Amino acid sequence: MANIRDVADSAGVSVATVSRTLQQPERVSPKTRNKVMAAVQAVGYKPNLMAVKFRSGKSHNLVVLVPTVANVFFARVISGMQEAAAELGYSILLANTLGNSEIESHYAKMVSTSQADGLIQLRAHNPFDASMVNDNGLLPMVNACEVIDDGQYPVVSLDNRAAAKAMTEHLISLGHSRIAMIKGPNSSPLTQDRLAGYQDALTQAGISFEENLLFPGDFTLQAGYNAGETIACLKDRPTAVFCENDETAIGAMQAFKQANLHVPNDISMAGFDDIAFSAFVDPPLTTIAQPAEEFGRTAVTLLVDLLNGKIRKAPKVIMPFELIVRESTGKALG
Amino acid sequence: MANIRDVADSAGVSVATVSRTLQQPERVSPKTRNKVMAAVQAVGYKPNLMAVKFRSGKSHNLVVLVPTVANVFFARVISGMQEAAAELGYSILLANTLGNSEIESHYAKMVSTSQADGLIQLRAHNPFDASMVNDNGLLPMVNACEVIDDGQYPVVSLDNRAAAKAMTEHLISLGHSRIAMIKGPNSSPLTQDRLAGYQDALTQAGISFEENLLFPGDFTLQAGYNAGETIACLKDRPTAVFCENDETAIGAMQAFKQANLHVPNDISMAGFDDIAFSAFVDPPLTTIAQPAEEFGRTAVTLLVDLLNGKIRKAPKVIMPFELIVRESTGKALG
DNA sequence: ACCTGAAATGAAAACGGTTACATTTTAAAT
DNA sequence: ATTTAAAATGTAACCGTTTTCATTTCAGGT
Repeated sequence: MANIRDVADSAGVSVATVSRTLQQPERVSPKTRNKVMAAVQAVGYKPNLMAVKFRSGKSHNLVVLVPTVANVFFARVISGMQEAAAELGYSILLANTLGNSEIESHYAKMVSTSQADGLIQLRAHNPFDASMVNDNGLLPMVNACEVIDDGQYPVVSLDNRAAAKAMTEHLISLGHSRIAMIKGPNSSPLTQDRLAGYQDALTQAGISFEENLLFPGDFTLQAGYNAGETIACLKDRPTAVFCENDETAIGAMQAFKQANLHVPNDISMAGFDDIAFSAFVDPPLTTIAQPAEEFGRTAVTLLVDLLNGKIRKAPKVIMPFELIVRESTGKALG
Repeated sequence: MANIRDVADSAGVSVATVSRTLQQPERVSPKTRNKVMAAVQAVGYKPNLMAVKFRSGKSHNLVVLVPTVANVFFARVISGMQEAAAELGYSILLANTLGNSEIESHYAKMVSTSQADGLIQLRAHNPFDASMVNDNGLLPMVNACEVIDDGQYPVVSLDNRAAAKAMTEHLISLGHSRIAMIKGPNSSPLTQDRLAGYQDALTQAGISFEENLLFPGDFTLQAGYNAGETIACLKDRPTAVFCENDETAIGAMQAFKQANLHVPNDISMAGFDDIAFSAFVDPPLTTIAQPAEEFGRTAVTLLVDLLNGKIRKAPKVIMPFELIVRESTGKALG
């Protein structure tokens, strides 16, 4: 492969002139500029970006830790990240962590070994350990979607508590008072916030909270289906089910159908995320829309600002949500 | 940040010895090894991987061009790639191209500028142009899922023609003879192969092919829904619909439901891909299962072999498919 | 104790750019 | 024509590693 020296020789100038021609053309006379450009073509020069990155100390890579790319919501977030990163001249190193700390560590290490300039974490977990932290303290990271809100890192999240409250209020306004909830993993702050919002709405409406209307889940279709089967068999069945994400709701609806329960006549269903499928299931799912792509874009923008020293105190960005009422929720009967 | 020279000074040895201690410990006496290790700890040394990659000329990055990460099937493929790449010591630079040639070019250029060692393309399109190709000819690439089969690059694909034929035969065996097809984009070889398989089965069964049973689509839920609406209104309605992917089928089923058509009693539905949702829609979808994660793993393995010169002639790997019969297909009535 | 080959270590070049600094060329002002 | 500042270009150091080659140390055989 031709290098910058070959170009310099071919053009009869110094390597510095070649570099300047390519980086800051205005600092070079038009005459030599043409000579150099011609030489670049002649020898088929393509700059070794690895060398540039090494020399400049900036990799222009961003690591993204995503719990699972198979989750449709995350797929949208990633899509937004890609877009913003491309605009800002960064590339995304995507890590599908599957919640595995070892994988997280492996990729987090890329930041401390100069392979990436910063990291975006979509889970409420600090992937850096003592061995990675460098002299000057914190490593550049932005926490998005599901966040640890300790003020150390910039954060972009949703007011999950308010959103869950809004959805629960919607169900209450339809006359429901026995409202079940299929949760996410208990360890997730996101689950706790949504649970809190659910309780807020109950309390405000004077409905007492019942522990046994809570069902475990893990954001997958299968978990939703399992919980749905359980709920369908309950003697004192709830009249509405609020699921912590759409996959869970879709799984549960399928279980209800197989149990010959009609949604929403027998039981109302609500989800969270507004993934594309939710508008195309039967019945179309009432849910909370999150600006997923915008989450990704914001996280990247924030991280790049952080890298450029444009951020003093870790900002906290709260994204807006929207209650999308479709046909899976209806008046409570009986 | 401490560098290798700091370690050398702290340990009282040369930088060469430090490098050897870290790369090939057996080439260094146990005594100095300990000294060096202690010094590494003492100064908090973390090798600058950017420098290593630059020096070695190997980035250990692989670019993956995916038409859209929002497609659930591709998400699974990517997941498999991640896994294999991690095992082999490579990182994935993911590019969400959205079919945009400019984005493809941008990322493809990473290979010619030494930012990545090779590329995996999930679309039937050569992302390299004349400006990227280097002296020694072809750039390292593997083409997976939807492929251009010109023998230039290693390929990992499915026998889409055989799979489509198998599905069509299944429908025919249930007594269907008016079988519609909702296609993917016409430009896609994948679409052409599946169409050919569909025709193979018809021909074999002595059923004449009708051009007007073909409906356009683009692999999205919405396109499926649109086609479904059209089909529902047909005077001479087909009794079965074979969709080129599951999203399309799910979209179309929703349209049928809104038109009060029962699946499979009024109309049988078949998909392709076996995405997770397909088992949880109503009714569960008959489809063709593709080993998506295995696609990704194989593509990465093949690319790494190619990079290591372990491949002479571009291999062609054909992955197995499986017909998954669920409840969306039934006997033709009437 | 001495020689010899192997093992361990060190010195320095190399990878391919960027950039601070030095030098030359150019154009404008006298 | 001469001076002078600005513009253009060149020289060489530098980024942090790896690796070749030279040198030193070591252990084993006489």
